[in-house]
Amino acid sequence: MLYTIKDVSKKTGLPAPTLRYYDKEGLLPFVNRGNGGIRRFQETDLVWLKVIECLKASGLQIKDIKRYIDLFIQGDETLEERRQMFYTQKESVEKEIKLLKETLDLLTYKCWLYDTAVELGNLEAVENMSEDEMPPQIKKLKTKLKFDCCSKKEVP
Amino acid sequence: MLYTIKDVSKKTGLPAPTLRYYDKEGLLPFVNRGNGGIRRFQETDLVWLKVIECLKASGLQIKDIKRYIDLFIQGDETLEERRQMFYTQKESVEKEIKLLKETLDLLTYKCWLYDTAVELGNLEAVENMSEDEMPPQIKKLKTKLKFDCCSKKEVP
DNA sequence: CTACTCCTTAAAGTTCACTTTAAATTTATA
DNA sequence: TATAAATTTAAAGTGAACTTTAAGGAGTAG
Repeated sequence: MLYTIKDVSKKTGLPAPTLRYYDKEGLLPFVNRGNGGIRRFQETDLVWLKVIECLKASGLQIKDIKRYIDLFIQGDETLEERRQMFYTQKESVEKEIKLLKETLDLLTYKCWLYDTAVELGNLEAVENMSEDEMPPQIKKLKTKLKFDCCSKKEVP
Repeated sequence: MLYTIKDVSKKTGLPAPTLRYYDKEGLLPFVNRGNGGIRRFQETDLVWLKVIECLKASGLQIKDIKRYIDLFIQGDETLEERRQMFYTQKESVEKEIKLLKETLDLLTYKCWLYDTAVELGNLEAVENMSEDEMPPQIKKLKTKLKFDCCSKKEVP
């Protein structure tokens, strides 16, 4: 089964010019061409695109993904470098998840803060609330955040 | 206690030109100036910077953060819009964490794959391994991933 | 007072990842 | 076979978030 660039665009959600751009940058070296130079994508190319998508989501830049593909093409002599690459990237994603969880804590606190403020029609009243008046989860969150967000005292 | 821009740069890890850029974009409307127009940061400004950092980590763009700050300045009539903003952002961070966890699954699988390949000096041998020879966790991961990554069949 | 460091602004430059445009070619449809 | 739709390339343009440069002003140590 062969796919045109439009088919692949629909399947992946990536615009056709983006696929051409990836190809130009060397991310799709396995895509075959028909007589007139038209790209003929195979299932294997779709798998590569999924891997590329994952590596991009992990924070790798286009040039780093190209580097990985170049190493892959070079064969088993580059196994160690590719291994190192994945370990580095795994660590980086773990850190990013940790950071986002902290960010989520702040957002959860803010959502409660504004829910309550909207209810009272007034932000100050919530800022003046003692921690004991807050739901236990929120109190816990606020302690965890270590710094007061937009409390009257700290944010004029 | 007042801080110069260099103090704040050291405290936050943000380069001084970045802080000036944020100020220019309207993200630091509360920072006072001394006689010669020199910025004098207070503790409250550091708190604002932490909130900005958090909002940036959540995926908000500079102009969106400015929008939030503008709403904050407008006062209680904008409580509802600010509330909506935090809910939208919370959902977005939850989605991002989910995506990153899937990405982490692929990377974990790849790390095992390359650990084993480096050990054997050969990637094909690992690709040809039956799932029953894999550690249970890896087998589970591979099933979860739904598509084979760089197996001989699928990636030429 | 001088020298030095740090601060200021405006404006131009950079990097990244596309996105758009234009012109030509190929393929599919009537 | 004519025409319309889709494909190709190279090159220019875009937007976001800085970063660098240049030129000048402020604060401090000797």
